Amino acid sequence: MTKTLQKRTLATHSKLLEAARAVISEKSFEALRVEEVVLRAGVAKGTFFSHFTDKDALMEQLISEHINAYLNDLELRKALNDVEDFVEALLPMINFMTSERYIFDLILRYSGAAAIEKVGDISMTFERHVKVVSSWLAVGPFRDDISPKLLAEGVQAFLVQAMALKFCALHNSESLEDRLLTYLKAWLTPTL
Amino acid sequence: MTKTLQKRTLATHSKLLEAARAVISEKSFEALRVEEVVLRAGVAKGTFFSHFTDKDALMEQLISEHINAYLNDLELRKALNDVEDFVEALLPMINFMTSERYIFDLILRYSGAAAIEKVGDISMTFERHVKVVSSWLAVGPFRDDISPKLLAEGVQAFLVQAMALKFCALHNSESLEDRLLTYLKAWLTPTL
Amino acid sequence: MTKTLQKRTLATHSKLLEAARAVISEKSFEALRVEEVVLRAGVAKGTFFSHFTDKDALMEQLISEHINAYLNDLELRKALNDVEDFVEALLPMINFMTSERYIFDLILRYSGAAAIEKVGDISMTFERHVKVVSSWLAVGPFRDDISPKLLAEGVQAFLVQAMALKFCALHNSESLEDRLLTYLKAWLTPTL
Amino acid sequence: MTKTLQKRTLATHSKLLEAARAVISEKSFEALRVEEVVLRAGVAKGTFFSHFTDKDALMEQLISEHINAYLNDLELRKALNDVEDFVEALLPMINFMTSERYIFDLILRYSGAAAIEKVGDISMTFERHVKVVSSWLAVGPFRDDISPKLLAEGVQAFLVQAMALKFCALHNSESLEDRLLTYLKAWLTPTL
DNA sequence: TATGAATGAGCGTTCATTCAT
DNA sequence: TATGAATGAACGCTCATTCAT
Repeated sequence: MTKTLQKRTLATHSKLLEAARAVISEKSFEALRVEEVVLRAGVAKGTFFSHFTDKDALMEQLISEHINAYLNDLELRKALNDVEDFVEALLPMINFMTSERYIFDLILRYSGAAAIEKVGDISMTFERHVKVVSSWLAVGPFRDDISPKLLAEGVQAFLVQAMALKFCALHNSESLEDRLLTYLKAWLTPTL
Repeated sequence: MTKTLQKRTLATHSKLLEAARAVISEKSFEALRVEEVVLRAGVAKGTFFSHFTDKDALMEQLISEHINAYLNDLELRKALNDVEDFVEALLPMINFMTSERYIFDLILRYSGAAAIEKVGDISMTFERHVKVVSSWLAVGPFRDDISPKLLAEGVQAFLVQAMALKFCALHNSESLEDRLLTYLKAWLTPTL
Repeated sequence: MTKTLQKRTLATHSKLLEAARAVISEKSFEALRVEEVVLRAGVAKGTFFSHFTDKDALMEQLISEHINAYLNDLELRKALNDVEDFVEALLPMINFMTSERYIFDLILRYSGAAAIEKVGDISMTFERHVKVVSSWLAVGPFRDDISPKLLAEGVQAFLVQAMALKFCALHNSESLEDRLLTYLKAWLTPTL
Repeated sequence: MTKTLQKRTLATHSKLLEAARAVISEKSFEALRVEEVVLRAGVAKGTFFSHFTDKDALMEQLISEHINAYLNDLELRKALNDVEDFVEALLPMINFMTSERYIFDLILRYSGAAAIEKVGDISMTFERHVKVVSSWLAVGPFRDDISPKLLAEGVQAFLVQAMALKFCALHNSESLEDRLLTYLKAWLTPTL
């Protein structure tokens, strides 16, 4: 009985997510409208809001999904031997994160800057990202005077910086990739 | 004639700014509503928009004012000899920037992530900040294998990271100050 | 300038009222939807809510209009000489008031039972009704041991009672008209 | 078997009523939500609706309970000799009925104005009220040119009128009690 | 420049009621 | 009877921005 109900709930939840994914793949994250999602899911609007606190909650989940998929890939990687590989490995995820201004803004908001009350999904992908990168940094030919975790937090800082500058008129001469390369070399390579 | 008109325009502009500052000091940046600003300034809604492109332009100006005041102080500083001094010097500005979630979000958006079309005031404070910090880094006992400018950009990246984590439930064990200290030591000190 | 603006405001207001009246005459009071009103008026939804506090406010105004029209007619009447004429005179208004359950409920709610904070339009029609009826009662062959105003308030009480019973399953044997006749004879005729 | 089931059913019914009474005494009639009632009763939402046709049915029952208690008291009363006693006797019930706008509205709706399809509990208390009052009027020093029943219906009309005016901003100068006194004197006393 | 009514598009809400299990 | 997820149909709101005067 409880099982049956859970099944129904799960099914509805999936329908909503599927519908949302469809809208996004056809249009964009920014273009997603709750109205359209429920319409496609064949579900009442009220139902949407009993499954997600608000539209942002759905967005967080969908964006996390993407990021987590990238993280899954990254976890499977062998240790990376130089910064070039590093950047090349991170690039797909970075490209997703900066593919839409809307996405980047939302990530920024919910990564660090949001979750005071409640740790959200995006927040957790940042944790996970630090872990993955840490594991690489622990074994590679990188700086070892500080902990891999601290090193990974720095990578994150530079990543955000590089992504942010992508959206900035003052810094369009250099590509995101090049900038990141410069940053990470300076951060990860032992000074001498 | 023209003078009189200019005088009136300037007066209106001031009234609007004063009104905005009043609202902010009584409530907060986030709580500012154009409605209330024009009400207090005693002008019509439309007038606001002939003085400021949009609400964000006002916000940028008000926030930049604050930041520039901090930068003025920083520019007067003698060169800083260690990271502790560094952090201590930056702290007032950081505290302002993280005093409201809304402020930090807006800074983030307009620092890097926004100004595709137009370089705004906040963007420029970031430029200025890099310059000031660069000047310190050029003479202090800091890492010198990379340019002071790059070093300063890194400082900025870590600053943002530290501020972002202040707003994150997962990272409340360490203070912003301590975290920043750790970051900057790792970033600015020669590895060996 | 102010005049021009007032004119525009008034025009919009009229458009909204016209649209509402159209909907009502095609459908019913109950079937009126704000959405449809603004659509027909060619006006934004926000505009509706800057002209009327809420849907009920519009309803009150429209219902009052009707009632006031009936009251205008009643004011023109010569003094009424007997209770039969009385009831016959009041009947059109009564029929309107009980033509829709929705209308009667709204009248009830906003006549007496509502307007604690703010005296609404319907409330005022009740006042006016007392005045009109008073003027009749002052000169007709009616009970004169109490003030015409008190007498009129009683008429109102019996009117409401009769209307309410129209909607009641327990009292459908007698017509509204007959019941009212009985009530008013008992109330207005000197006992002897 | 059947007995056990009945016992359970009765128990659930009681739990629901108890829960509802608790909510009302803590908050108000208006604030009662089916959600909260079932939560407190520890049953599912659907269960509520297998015990009560709808929310109003519960409300009617709870309100009738109160009114019937007052009527029980009134029935025990000796005949009343003057209007003052009359009003004084009715006052407790009136106070309950006007203790909440919501209660008065609901009573109004279900007394007369509602029960087209089905004669409800509140409707029946009005019947009962007429009977009780009739019995007083039959023997007291009151007008006797019309039937006690008609007289009692008039009392009811004035009662409602007086209660309605209690909620009206235009008529706050006079107390409900005084107004009722005036009405009933005029209605119940022989003109001469 | 100044005015202020109008815009607008979507979000979140409401909560009694239903219905398949 | 009992369950509780789903329904549903508007409403009201938000508030920065526009535009005709």
